[in-house]
Amino acid sequence: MSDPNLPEATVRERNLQRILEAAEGVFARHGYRGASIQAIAAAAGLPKSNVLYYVGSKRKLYMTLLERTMQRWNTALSDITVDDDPASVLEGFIRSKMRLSQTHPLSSRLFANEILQGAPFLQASLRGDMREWVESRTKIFRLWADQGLMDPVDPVWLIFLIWSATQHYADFEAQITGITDRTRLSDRDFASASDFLCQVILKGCGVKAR
Amino acid sequence: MSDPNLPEATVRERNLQRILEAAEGVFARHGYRGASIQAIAAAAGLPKSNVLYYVGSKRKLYMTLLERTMQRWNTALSDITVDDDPASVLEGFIRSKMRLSQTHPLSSRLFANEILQGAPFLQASLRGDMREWVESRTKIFRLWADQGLMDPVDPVWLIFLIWSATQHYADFEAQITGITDRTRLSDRDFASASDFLCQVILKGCGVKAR
DNA sequence: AAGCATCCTGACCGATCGGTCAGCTTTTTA
DNA sequence: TAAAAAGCTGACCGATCGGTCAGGATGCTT
Repeated sequence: MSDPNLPEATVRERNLQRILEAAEGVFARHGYRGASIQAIAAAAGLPKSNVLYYVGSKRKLYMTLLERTMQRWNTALSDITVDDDPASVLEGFIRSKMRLSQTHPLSSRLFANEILQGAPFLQASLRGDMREWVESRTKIFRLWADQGLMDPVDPVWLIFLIWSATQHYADFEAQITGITDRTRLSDRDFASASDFLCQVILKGCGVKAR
Repeated sequence: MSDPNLPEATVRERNLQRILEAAEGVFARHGYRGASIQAIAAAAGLPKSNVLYYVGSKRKLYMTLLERTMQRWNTALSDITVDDDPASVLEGFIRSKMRLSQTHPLSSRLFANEILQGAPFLQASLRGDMREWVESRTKIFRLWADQGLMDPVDPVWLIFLIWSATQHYADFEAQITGITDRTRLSDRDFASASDFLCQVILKGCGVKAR
């Protein structure tokens, strides 16, 4: 067995990584049913049998990718407390989510496809982890409103507003680039869109910008 | 041949309607590749051969549904002029789009799937009709900003903000209901969410509410 | 070098895919 | 009422689906 601490990845790790990358693209574009292992194998440059040898089954591969996405979001969207500054928390949330849309658009589209499908694999996660995450935030938003630090807006709708507005730049990139005559969204586009969202949403909720 | 003016629909019209309805659901959930004519036929309660007899091919069926969606949106989102009141125009836009998300969620999800797929069928529409629609609105928003009727926000990002926030209640319904422990979104939910969006977005853009 | 475990893949499986078509039934027309 | 037209569908087509497996290739240990 080779030393796992070596900087160079093993053949296994390297191939598995290529498969996951390729699969994320195919699933993100065509959904669970529409994706084929053949297409994933072709994108990874491996025989179909080899893909199945590594990942076991289409179902397992899909679930692995979903879990990776949920984990990415969990680590990127840090915790907050009542004592934090509302403006910096909201702005941090918006900018973190936008950064995820920019750096991991395929993860976002994979998730979008899962939800469009009725969330057959993520029901438990929605009714568990994500519900808790949202509830803890809504409590804090309500306390902030009580303290006059922001308008008494519905905190659930506020979270979904931020979620949808930021997610949009990953999921609907084809629409944005098509309408605005771009080939792709640049760093400047993401920066200006982030600024816009921070400005409008913070002002819209009556949060004093720092 | 039966009189087409009769209130009762022809067998042809009735069956075609059932097929379109069933197909919209299957395409919206599973995307173009993931949808199967067999599944559409089962949902419509017809033999697979009969579905193909009516619609010709999977491709034609899909394009018919996409065109129907684009037409719905075109008729629902009316024209505006510089002389209109910014507040009522933005509020009307938000509420019209939310009404579409409530009454035609499958249309919205069908469109979302098409965009996730890279808009292979709607490229022309994006670079044509929709681009013109957006450009005409951005011009008016800019004029309003020049006249001090609203903040000088980027009008393109504003349109995408409204688009994404309203679309979300159709496309991500499974996420919303899962997180908020609902079985479905009620009329009251749509009403309160619409109020929230109007309030936050109008205030966020510095538009004076009527 | 020998033995052994892991890695890999071409060939194949039954099921399902989109689509065609011959031929039956039903409706309309003459 | 007979002929023509339109509506309809079971059987079938080649292609592709997800998945299995025998067996060859490769690399590590002794």
